[in-house]
Amino acid sequence: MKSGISANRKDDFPGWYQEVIAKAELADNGPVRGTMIIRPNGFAIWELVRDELDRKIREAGARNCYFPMFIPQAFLSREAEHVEGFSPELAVVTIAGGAVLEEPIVVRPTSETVINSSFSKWIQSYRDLPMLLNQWANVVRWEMRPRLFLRTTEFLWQEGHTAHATKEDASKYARMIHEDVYQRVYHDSLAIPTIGGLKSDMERFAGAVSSYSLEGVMGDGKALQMATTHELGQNFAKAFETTFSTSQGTTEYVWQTSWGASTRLMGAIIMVHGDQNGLRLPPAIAPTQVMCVVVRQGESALMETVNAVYEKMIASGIRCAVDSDINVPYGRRSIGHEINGIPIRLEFGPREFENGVATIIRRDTGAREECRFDDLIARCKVLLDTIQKQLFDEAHQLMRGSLENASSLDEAREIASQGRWAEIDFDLIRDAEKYGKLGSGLSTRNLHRSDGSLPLSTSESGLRAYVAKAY
RNA sequence: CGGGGAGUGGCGCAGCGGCAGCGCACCUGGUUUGGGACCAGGGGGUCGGGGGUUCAAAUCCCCCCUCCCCGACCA
Repeated sequence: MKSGISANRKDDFPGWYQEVIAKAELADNGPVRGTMIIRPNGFAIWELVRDELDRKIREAGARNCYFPMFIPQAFLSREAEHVEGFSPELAVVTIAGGAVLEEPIVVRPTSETVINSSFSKWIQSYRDLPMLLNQWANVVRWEMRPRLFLRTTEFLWQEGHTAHATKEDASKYARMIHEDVYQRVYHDSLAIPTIGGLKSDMERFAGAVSSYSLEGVMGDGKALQMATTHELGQNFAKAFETTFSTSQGTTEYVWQTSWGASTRLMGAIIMVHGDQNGLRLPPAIAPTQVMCVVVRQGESALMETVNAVYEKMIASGIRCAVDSDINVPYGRRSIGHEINGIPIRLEFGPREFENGVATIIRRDTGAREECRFDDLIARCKVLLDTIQKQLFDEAHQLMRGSLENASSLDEAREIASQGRWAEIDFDLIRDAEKYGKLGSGLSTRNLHRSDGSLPLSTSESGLRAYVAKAY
């Protein structure tokens, strides 16, 4: 079996990553540095990821809406930490309509501020709470070193923004989003296990009280932050006077959360599941789950059979497509479908047709088997589930194999330098982290309690930290 | 912004003072077709930009721009 990717995944992971994106036609660089063109193949995957997240977000009670991309610069400045955190990466419009603007307009890096300006109008009473909003939008953060999907100057994401009457309610909601939305979707649909935890003070979102993250282990061992969920406390409420009347008639500031997941997830899918032959898509988010390949010209009944199978697949809810382009050599087509990561390939040729069977080829393992026409639908359904599980299991194994205990900072550095993650007592690295002395390229990914549960605060004692290289 | 590398056809590259080339891709015709087919023909270029040296510059010199890789910042 020839590989469709020339860069070696083991020796040249970044080269391999870029080549997969190019050959699978997922994305291109845009004409402005750091921008990204998401091609139809890539966007089709993103749409499925988006649909899964959107469904879960709705289940969590949030409603979709849309806020403007342009924000008055003064809004950003109202929350001191927020503006300080974002100012280096802001794109600012100073000229519009042929004139220099009196007040510059910022292209949103995130929407806490505009949304709060509306919250403060919409929220009057405890009866208006909780207010649970979500929006699918593009945001701009000027990046110094862009990488397709992983770090682009403009990216697509979902940002949830909620306001609650009590700190407890906000806190509970944030944890629910973290676990029941993000972690659930990553496990069930993306087939990617994640490590959840609390961000250290250094890594926390600018303006948040607490930030939780879900971190994934990529194929080269590096970490990728796959979602963040923030408890904003009353920071933005105070900056924007977002207050409400309690049932007792007193006036209080709302307690807020915000949470986001972006097109970066596409990078995770590629880097976690991809292999030397290209992409390997989990069936749940594969735009085409089963590709029916007409191997070569045969009697007309062959083509009729393929069409009948296709119709039945579609009718039974399987995302299916037919490749009957027999003018393109068989090998080229096979390699192409492998690069694209299509979970199952069904081959129909004169050879099989005589016996009333098709050959089933799994993308994840490369295993082949023959299957009678009548059993194809049922067999593919089983295999799609098997492949989904297989990819998760492999990713889980990758994750487990990457984690290693360290009992000193030096030991942690050694582990991380070998492309693994060091788990270490947070107290042993607190100061080193604070002064940026963890080591080059290393960062604290997140913190958890020794029993694995989510901490409430970074000041809790006995916390454990993961230290690793990250994208 | 520091350190390193590279800009030549759509992509990947060679050429490094003397007619602008190669592989892949593309177009036409034919033969093929069970793991990247073959033969024949064809189209496509301001050699990143500007200035200079020279009879002659893709090639040498100066300035500028862009991209990629490694670090400091980030979903």
